Amino acid sequence: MPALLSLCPKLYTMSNSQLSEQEVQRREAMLKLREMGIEPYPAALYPVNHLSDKIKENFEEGKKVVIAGRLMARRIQGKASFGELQDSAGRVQVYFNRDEICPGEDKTMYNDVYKKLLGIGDFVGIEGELFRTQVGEPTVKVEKFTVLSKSLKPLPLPKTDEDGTVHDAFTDPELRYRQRYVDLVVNPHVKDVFVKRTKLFNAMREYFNNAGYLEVETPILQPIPGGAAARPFVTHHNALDIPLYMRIANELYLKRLICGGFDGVYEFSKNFRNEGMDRTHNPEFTAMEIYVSYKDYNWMMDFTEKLLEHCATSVNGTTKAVFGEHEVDFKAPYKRVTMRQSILDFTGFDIHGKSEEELREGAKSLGVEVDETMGKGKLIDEIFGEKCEPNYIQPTFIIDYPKEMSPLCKAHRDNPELTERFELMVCGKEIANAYSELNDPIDQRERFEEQLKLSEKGDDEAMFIDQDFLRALEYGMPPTSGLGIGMDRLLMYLTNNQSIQEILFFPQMRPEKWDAPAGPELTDNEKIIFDILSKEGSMDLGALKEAAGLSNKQWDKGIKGLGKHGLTKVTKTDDALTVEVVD
RNA sequence: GAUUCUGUAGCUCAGUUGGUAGAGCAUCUCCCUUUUAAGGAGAGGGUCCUGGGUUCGAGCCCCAGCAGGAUCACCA
Repeated sequence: MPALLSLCPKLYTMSNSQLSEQEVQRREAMLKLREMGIEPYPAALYPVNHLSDKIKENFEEGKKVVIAGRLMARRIQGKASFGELQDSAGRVQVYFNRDEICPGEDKTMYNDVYKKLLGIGDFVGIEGELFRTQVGEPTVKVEKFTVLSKSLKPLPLPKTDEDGTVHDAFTDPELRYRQRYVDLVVNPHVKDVFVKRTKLFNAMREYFNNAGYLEVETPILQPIPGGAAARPFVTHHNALDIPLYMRIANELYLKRLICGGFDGVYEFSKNFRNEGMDRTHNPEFTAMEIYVSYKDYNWMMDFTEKLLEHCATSVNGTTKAVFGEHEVDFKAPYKRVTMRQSILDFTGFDIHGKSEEELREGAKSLGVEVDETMGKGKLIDEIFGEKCEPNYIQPTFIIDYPKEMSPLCKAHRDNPELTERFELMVCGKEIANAYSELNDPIDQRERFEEQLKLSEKGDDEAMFIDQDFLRALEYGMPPTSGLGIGMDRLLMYLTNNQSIQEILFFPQMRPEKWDAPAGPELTDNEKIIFDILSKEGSMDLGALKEAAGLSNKQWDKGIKGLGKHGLTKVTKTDDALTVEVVD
């Protein structure tokens, strides 16, 4: 154990596992700095006055700057050295010259502090002057540097060559998602996605606020999870001694606020659904829901296409977005196709006026899998999902859904079997869903009761009856149109990411195991061998193996393990191997 | 949930019929004053995911588990 560290054994176990050589070296460097009177984690404010991008954009020879960031590269050549400092805006080259930094006899700051005790990943502050190297690179000549935070773990070091090819990239998705902080440091493009995420939210918020609508907050812990068909997470409130559910949607609360007299309310809603996880589903995700009174779904379609055009432009500077092999254009207006027409277009089958049995036969003849529990609405939805949905690449409104699928939506003004509902399809997936909201309290109660029947038939996603919501409708809700947008999915389209995990800072993952072995814990095999050996103190290797009675594999693992723990030692004499206990 | 692939140094990855564990970068030591992915020389660094099994011998073969990716199914 290195001398300095032996004084501070705690430093060895600060993280989850045993320290690598590099981690030990960094800890030693940190302690050495402190010994020299340089605090590796100083408290004082550091007076940063420039960012790397502005230095390069508005370069002025001889200008004095104060910058700070992580040291991300070093090219040391004797008394001079070039480094790269990375701050929130990017990287800038810095030039360390021994005699600039240490004008006197004492060259410690360059020779020891900079060259030996600092490393890649450390935060340093730099005061210096701008100049261009012979190659023309804008560079900060360091006059004084300050250690701001010593990094104890080595960062992965991707490198970009002259052709722009990245070598040794930090690409393992598991590591990137679990250690997003590292991902953000070494993969600059990852940051861009999250900047766009915030731009998208800001653009949408701006659009709604300009229209005069109010951003609100509604409960996340709900006694009755409503507003969507999904399995909720359940928790328990101790003081009330009742179960509470994490919200699966905020629809019913926002509509209560419309009952209360707001013209328009919206909320960016973290929703929670206890369902499968994959590259497009995270247990918590963000939806935006907006409700506007005295409007219908036709108005909402106009509003939605203008909204998305505005958002796409704000995020990417253009209405066009590339997603995988597709180029999508969010420029309004979008095509509007009824569900009946869509199915007719892609299958030639007309669902109009068909009985449940006729629909089932129709579905079967189209090769769509169906079963006996499916009602009319479900059957139509299956046919649409299977045969039509994947075909809509450019933004397209699909309108007039069957009633059974939409328990919160107003019946169609021209056809009581349908509802005034649209979904917006992009790249074969739904990204928005909107209704002329059902405000007839009697009708709403009946729809809830139908859901209850579904639930009794075993549909674990059917909705509960929300009596308080019905009471609000009985007091009266004006005609209202509502819209929900899957923000994560929309962002995936706008940033060309195929995985939801790429656009969430911290996607849900199975927890890591952090069990740190406290000292040399022996396995069963090691114990058996060690017990026998410790009675003798020293034994012939063959005899010990015989006495232990273990299989070859177990013996091998056991004896090697003991050696590693430093408990035993094997010595070779002329014709024998002897094992002895180490004190 | 099903199928399939992967797990080796700090990072990215090789590893032959099953026979002493490898490379590049990073780290450490020495030399070098304007370099642009990598200057030169040398050194150190490993629970080959875990546990069993087969074998004289396993990173490699077999079984089980853990973790992750991809595809599919349900959902947004």
